[in-house]
Amino acid sequence: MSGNGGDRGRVATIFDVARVAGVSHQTVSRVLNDLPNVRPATRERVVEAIAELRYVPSQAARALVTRRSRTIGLVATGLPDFGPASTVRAVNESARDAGYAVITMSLAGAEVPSLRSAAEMLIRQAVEAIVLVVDERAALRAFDGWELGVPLVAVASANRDRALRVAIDQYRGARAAVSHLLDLGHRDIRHIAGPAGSMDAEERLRGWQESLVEAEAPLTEPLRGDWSPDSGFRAGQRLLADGVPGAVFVASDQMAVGLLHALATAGLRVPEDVSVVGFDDIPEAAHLSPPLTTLRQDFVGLGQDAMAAVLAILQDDQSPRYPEPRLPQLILRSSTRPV
Amino acid sequence: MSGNGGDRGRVATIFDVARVAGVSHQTVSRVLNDLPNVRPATRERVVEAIAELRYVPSQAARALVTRRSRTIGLVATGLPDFGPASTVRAVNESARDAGYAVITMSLAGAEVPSLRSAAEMLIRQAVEAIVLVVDERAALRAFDGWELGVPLVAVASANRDRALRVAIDQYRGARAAVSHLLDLGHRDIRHIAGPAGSMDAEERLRGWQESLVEAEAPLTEPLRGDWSPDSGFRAGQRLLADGVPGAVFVASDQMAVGLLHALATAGLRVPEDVSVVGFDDIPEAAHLSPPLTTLRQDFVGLGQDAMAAVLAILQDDQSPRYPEPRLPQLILRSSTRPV
DNA sequence: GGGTGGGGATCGGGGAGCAAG
DNA sequence: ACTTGCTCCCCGATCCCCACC
Repeated sequence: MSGNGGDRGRVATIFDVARVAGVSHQTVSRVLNDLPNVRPATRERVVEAIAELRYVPSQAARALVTRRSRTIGLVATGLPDFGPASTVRAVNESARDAGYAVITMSLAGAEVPSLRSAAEMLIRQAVEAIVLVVDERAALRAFDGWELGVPLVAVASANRDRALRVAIDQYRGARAAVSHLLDLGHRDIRHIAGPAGSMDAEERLRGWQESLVEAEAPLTEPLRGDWSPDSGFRAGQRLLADGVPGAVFVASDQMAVGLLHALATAGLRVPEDVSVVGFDDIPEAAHLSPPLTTLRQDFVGLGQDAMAAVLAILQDDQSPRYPEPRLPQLILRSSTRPV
Repeated sequence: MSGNGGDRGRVATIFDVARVAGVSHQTVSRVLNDLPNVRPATRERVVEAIAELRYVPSQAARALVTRRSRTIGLVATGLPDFGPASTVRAVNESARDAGYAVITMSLAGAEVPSLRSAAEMLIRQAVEAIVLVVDERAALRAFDGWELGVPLVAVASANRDRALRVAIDQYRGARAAVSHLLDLGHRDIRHIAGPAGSMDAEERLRGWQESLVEAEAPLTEPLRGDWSPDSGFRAGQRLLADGVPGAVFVASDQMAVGLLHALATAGLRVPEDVSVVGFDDIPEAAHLSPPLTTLRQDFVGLGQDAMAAVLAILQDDQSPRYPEPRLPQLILRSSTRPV
């Protein structure tokens, strides 16, 4: 059912188009590249010939001579969670709008060797830039002092870094979460953090700590999860072993799902017994029991920022300025209440 | 801080490597392509020269002459939900293991024009095959009778189709869900389906209907959602307007989250008043209240099947056989109970 | 002088043919 | 027989120079 088109696999070249259109290959090239000095009628004939032959210019040949692949690379680590997946998607769409194709390398872990080999594979594919969507600080370090030969844009919330970087301000988001609880009169606010080594987790943890210190509220040991609901559940159980806190700031909505489960299992009500604030605003957040108060992140905007940065570098080659981090937005629902 | 390596942008070619290694470019090429008849000592010198010059073969030049880009295309539609995102990820990893780079085109909608232009962009990039990760039947039809020139593998659950296709058996999964409820003694089993036009939704709907018919249980009008928790919540409200059913089979866990919310809001308990079965087994499912009984799909295995099919075609060029659809697995938790 | 054609170099490798160590 | 080098063409575009109308 799949006729080979009869051409025995041979595809049309620019010369075939020229012959059919009755012009020179030179003129076809002018049309292809939108160069001036082509009479409309001539252009028309060329366009028709292209359609008739179903001619597709060889990207390889063009890339060879122009030294531009019209392609960028994307390295993503971790699980395909809602946030990163949305950001990756947005980078993809923005890139396409700008005429770039995106080659994606997704890695389960963030080991330096696999990161490097992924990047090398991208370099071999002649990508013009690489976008990193990573959360692990170690993943970023894999690129430290490594001259790739192409610009690198990191989507990462490291608080100090010389590399070009776009981010959402996790620190201020966390402060907003804790402020909200403080404003409600809570003092014993515990924290379920993300995994050690996660830049987002560290920034949120720092925001939580500093807010408590400034408010002179008691500082406790944070619990650790790995972003998964399972880990949130287990952290919740460990947390309850220390007694019932007035409020918990959870570093992600997914972990909050697990925490809510642990609280319910222990016979505790939210928000009557415990107030809970999450982070991310995943689509499920509004429908948990109770609906979760959380911090919304603009993952799509983040991806767009990343691609905008890439385009800026590709054009000017200078300008190490990057956009201000976006601010998460507090979404009030029903999982918190005054003391 | 980004020294240009001193080479003024010029990169090493195969001839540079040959000169440094003191051999001919011919020999370098032999080494690069693992051809026989190269003395180990010579190979060694070449490898060293490559490392010293940080030489990277030009993929463009190689593709030009070999007519192989070592690249495959991936078109994905819809939101970056857990299932599709996991599958896409798995395709990426399997491809990398096989030495292929993946160019991804993600589309929010599934309109024919954007699908076609995405595919054309992939063709221009000279991909050797295209993988479709789509749910909308219309998206599949955009490729009907269109001779792309490259093999196409669809990850889609259409029940009748001549294209090469890998899938999870949605129909049988739905039957397992309904059987479970039937076995518990339920007779009035309602269904919250996915959006019209979704192949997965149609298959699950069909499984629900046929199971009920065979069991001579009452058939009702299914509700419709769009996979989102919000839509599940609204469908739940509409459903309750008809009265309280004994059980509900929801076409996705995400929508089940919304349904649980609607039921709780109405003062109904799960499973005491209503039994609920979901579909997908998202990571949150085990921690909802109550923990959700659902059908687990092997999204990663699905992605691997897709890539395996691609490789099979790329090698053989024949063999329109494809793997048997995988079966979803019933995961029993606490959202169902006997009448 | 705007529109067009012809010829040829070039990009960076793959590979054939043949000679030679 | 095995290993290696040389020379030259090829892939399919871009682009430059120059001529022509």
